[in-house]
Amino acid sequence: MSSNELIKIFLSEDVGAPAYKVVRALAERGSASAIELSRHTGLAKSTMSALVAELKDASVIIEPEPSKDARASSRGRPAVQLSLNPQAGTSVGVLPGPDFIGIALVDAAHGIRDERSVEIKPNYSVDQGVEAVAELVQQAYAATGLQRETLLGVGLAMPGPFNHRTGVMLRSTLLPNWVDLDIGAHFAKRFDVPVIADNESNCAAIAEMTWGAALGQQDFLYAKFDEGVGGAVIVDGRVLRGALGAAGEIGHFMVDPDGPLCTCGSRGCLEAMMRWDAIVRPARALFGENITFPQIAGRAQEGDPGCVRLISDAAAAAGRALAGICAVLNPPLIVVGGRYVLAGEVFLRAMQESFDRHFHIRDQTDGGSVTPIVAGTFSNNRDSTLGAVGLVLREKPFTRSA
Amino acid sequence: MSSNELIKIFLSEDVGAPAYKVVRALAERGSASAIELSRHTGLAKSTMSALVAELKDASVIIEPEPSKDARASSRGRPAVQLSLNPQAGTSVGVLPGPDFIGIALVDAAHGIRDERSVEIKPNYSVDQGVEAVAELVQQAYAATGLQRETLLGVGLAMPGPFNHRTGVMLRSTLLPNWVDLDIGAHFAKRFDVPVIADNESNCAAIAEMTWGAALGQQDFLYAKFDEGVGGAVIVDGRVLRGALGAAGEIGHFMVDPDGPLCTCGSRGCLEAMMRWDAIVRPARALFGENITFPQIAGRAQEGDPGCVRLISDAAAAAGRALAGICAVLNPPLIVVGGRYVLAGEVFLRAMQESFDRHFHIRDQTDGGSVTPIVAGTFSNNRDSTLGAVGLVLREKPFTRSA
DNA sequence: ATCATTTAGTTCTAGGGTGAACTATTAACG
DNA sequence: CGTTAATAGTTCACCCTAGAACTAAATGAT
Repeated sequence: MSSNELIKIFLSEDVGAPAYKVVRALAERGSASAIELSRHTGLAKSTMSALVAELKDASVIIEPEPSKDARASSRGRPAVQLSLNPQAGTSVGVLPGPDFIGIALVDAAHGIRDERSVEIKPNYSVDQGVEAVAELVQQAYAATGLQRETLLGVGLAMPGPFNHRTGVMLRSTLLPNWVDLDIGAHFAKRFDVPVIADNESNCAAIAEMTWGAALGQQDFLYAKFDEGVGGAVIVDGRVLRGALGAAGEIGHFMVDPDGPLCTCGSRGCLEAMMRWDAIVRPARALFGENITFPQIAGRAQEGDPGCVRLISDAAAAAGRALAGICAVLNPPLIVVGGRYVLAGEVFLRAMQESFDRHFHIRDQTDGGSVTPIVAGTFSNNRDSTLGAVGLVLREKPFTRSA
Repeated sequence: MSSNELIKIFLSEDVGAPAYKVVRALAERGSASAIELSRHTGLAKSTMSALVAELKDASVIIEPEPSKDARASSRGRPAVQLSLNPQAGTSVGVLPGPDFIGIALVDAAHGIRDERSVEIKPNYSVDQGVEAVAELVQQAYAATGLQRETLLGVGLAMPGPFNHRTGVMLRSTLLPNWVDLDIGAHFAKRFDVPVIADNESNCAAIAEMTWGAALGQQDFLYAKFDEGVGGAVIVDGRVLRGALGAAGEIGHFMVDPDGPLCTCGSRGCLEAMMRWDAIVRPARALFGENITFPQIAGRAQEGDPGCVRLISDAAAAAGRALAGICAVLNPPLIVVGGRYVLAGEVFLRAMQESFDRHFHIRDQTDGGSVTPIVAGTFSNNRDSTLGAVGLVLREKPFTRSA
């Protein structure tokens, strides 16, 4: 019946078409006024006016309830917010974990509609993963009452080094059976929509940019300190991928030439100094064999001196690494995610102090730091699944499976 | 008489106009065919066809002699190369050195028409510098027979930390009297065209991208190892500036936390380990008080063991730093400039080896390195003046002095 | 209250850019 | 040496986009 103009435009190849630009701009932002859209797309507001009317008629965009939030920004006629029709477009984000699979279902207006996960036997194959995802997706649509036909694309957050351009995982301890395969092709067997994949850290950065602490930021450095260490570089609102898709891999940034050996074969990589194992091992000598990293982080926040020291030493290394990176990138903001953040200020403050000591620009105009470091808003796993959704909403797929 | 359409379009505010896009695209590239222009500007080739005809009539663009170079790229009708009319548009690049001022005069077709310099008393003021530049520019136009009225803009390569956005030098040992001033405004008193400034390293990268070793490269890391250490990050054909214009400052990348103290107040900065002084000082103990860095570099190339060691130790530090930077940026190419390159393979090979040992991605598809490091084509000073010209040809000025 | 000011959005027409179909010019292939 | 395929460039009618001038809706000052 309804031919769903939204999907048609969203998946169109005609990148230059005004409708495409507007739909994509709204998919990225969630909502925006006509005048903002006209500025961001470069189209005249007269064009926007006509186009918005047309897209409203076609149920591609809607005017969401103005809500009660303080719209009193400036004077003048208030702008009417627009968003894509959440009934007409939905996206799925997937995190294939080592022993679980998590997904998120988000509508085109950035409404997070469903998040669920299922356990799965380790060392599962790609096809087993695809089946599990298909099952979860069906459940999610059933639970929300959304139409499966409105699916715009599937995003994948890959837990390991992944080449976004070639679509191939380079290596992975978590998903050994997913290496060197065309993962998109496997998903295409079950999903007739574009499948877009990127590494977990890049996804996490996108999640923070779309819903979290980096909302509206066009340039920032994202750092994820979790079991491993990863990151992402956002330039001009886009994820920097690099020649081999390895941009943002701050885990293998060398902090100390004589530091511990890293899995990559170098010495003193940030990851070698910060990975959970490097923290948990010495902690066990003091607190027994069963202590876990989150517990250490928690005890650090409560003030336990040994745990504070372990966390703050790691934070010092992190701050030093970030200072080196910022000497080259000089971003206006650093967003930090991963479960190190569970240690709270113990971790963040030590990192900021170390950063400020090692960053070569110390002149600060006002009170604050030259490069503020803020904690991300998303917990682990959520950042990945939601970021994978963001992948669908932001990245143009190379090929289209009509 | 001739109203000079080229200048009118080049300096127009109407950034969306097709003619503007075409002129700017040609200014960047030097020459291009109609179909390339249509691809790069996003305009239809029908539009391009009409526009090119119109611009030819107005003497804005010309068809340069096909020259004899192998055009046999592929089959099909060969593309006709186009370039801006070199008679109608010229740019000047300026390097205000500590005790000299150098300029380059380049036409709109990327023809390097004149390069000259003059000595000047150290600690000169901005206004004294402006006068000297004005004199040099007049000489250059007189010598080439080009029209001074065709000047499209003046580019400045600032030897020191410079904020491209605010147009202010932060500090400088070479030009102490240029700090904290609106340098563009001083030049505007003598030149009624846009004045665009950036730091020397960024300019050098632009020179390599426009004429040199990075010709046609859209993404690369530029590193300059000279008296000091600087660099630039090129993403998608644009210079990354960063929040405070400090992006690319690889000199203050920390290599060794216990290394020598740096002028910036940190320890073990790459610059602290590589600046000429750090090389020349130990060399003097062996070779006498009068030895200079270029001599050391030369002796290293000739195989003198002591000089080889000094240079290759520095190269090892450089390779380590570049590996750390590339862990985050993962560029497909590194271009190296500055007078360390005078040591030739002694320097470059040691750097590449150190890089390969410390870079975490070692899988190499073919024989070559994952991240090739190549020497830039321009000698010192030339890279700056020519890059400053590139600034004029590539960057859109914020304000226009009609 | 009223009016000036500011910002958002609409209307309408002229003209400019586009796509489709065309011609032009080359290399590769038998 | 013609044919085929591939790429570059041209023509032209039509529709879409932009700009000017307008209305609409808010704030804040008098």
